[in-house]
Amino acid sequence: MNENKPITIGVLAKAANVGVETIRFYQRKAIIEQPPKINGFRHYSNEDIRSIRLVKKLQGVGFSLDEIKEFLIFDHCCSQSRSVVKHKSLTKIEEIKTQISELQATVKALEVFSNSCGSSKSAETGCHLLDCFENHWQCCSTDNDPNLTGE
Amino acid sequence: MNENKPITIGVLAKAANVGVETIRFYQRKAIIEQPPKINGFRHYSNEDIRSIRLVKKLQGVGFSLDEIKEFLIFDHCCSQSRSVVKHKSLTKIEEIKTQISELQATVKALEVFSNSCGSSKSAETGCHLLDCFENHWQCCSTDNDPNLTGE
DNA sequence: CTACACTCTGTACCTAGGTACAGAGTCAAG
DNA sequence: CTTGACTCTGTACCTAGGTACAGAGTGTAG
Repeated sequence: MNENKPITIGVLAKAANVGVETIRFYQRKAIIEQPPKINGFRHYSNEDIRSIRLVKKLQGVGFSLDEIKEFLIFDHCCSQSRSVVKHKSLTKIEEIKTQISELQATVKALEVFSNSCGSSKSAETGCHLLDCFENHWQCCSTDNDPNLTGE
Repeated sequence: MNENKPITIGVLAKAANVGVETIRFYQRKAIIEQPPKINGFRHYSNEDIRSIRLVKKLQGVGFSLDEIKEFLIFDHCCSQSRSVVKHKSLTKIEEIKTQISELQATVKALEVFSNSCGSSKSAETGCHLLDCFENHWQCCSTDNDPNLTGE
């Protein structure tokens, strides 16, 4: 199907919507495999396009390249390391769920903040991001900090 | 209350759980204000502790330091720029909501992946992250790509 | 009044994740 | 058979977000 139009690095880059330098960088970092070469030119497969897109997608949701590398490596030798990859997935799922809760709290805080900022009374009372976030995160307050009060 | 125990940079760093160099870095970047100095030593307030904690928290949910800076600046001059900050908040809320959906799809994909990886039949069929993500994201597939098929 | 912990400014260095050449080779169209 | 687009390897450079000194001053406990 692609015998007459080989997928060179430029074609791959365009298809996966990244720069050619990015692809070479991923190869240097062993995030994707070195493809076979014909006359010194790399020739890729459709699978490689999928891989690069997956890398970019995973990056977008907060995976580091090292994490992505691990998952992609396991993706190719799954039968040997079934329990390892399963464990990594479950750990990552928990991490992401925590992150989702934090993001939901952030949305709440920003909503309160933008509402109070838009209200007429906020002009005299002041509307502080700090206050909104403290109410939704209980993290920034110094009120109950033994290091700082009541010495 | 803190007259006898001034909040120097070291105390602030400990209270906010960051390094002193980080605080100086934030000051260089104008993410937090330069506090008043006594004999050349910076003296901080409890408000600064809250600020640093907020910075770290916002970083944790994906804000860049530049974004954080903008929000903190607006936090101090809210009455002048009420509509600007409201607009920024609403934009950020939409961004975060999108991110939450992506994260939820990621969780789904990882759940399917880890389940099929753990199942007995996956040993012969192979269980590919790529496939799981394609099903949950419709992003990595090349099946409908006019650049690559059909000729 | 000395020692040690702490702070100051300034500059250099570090990791992650790319991005940008330079200089040379390849390939396809005209 | 030349020209221009593309690729190769290798190295240098970039931004973000810190981290680590060096060399000098401060401040406090013994």
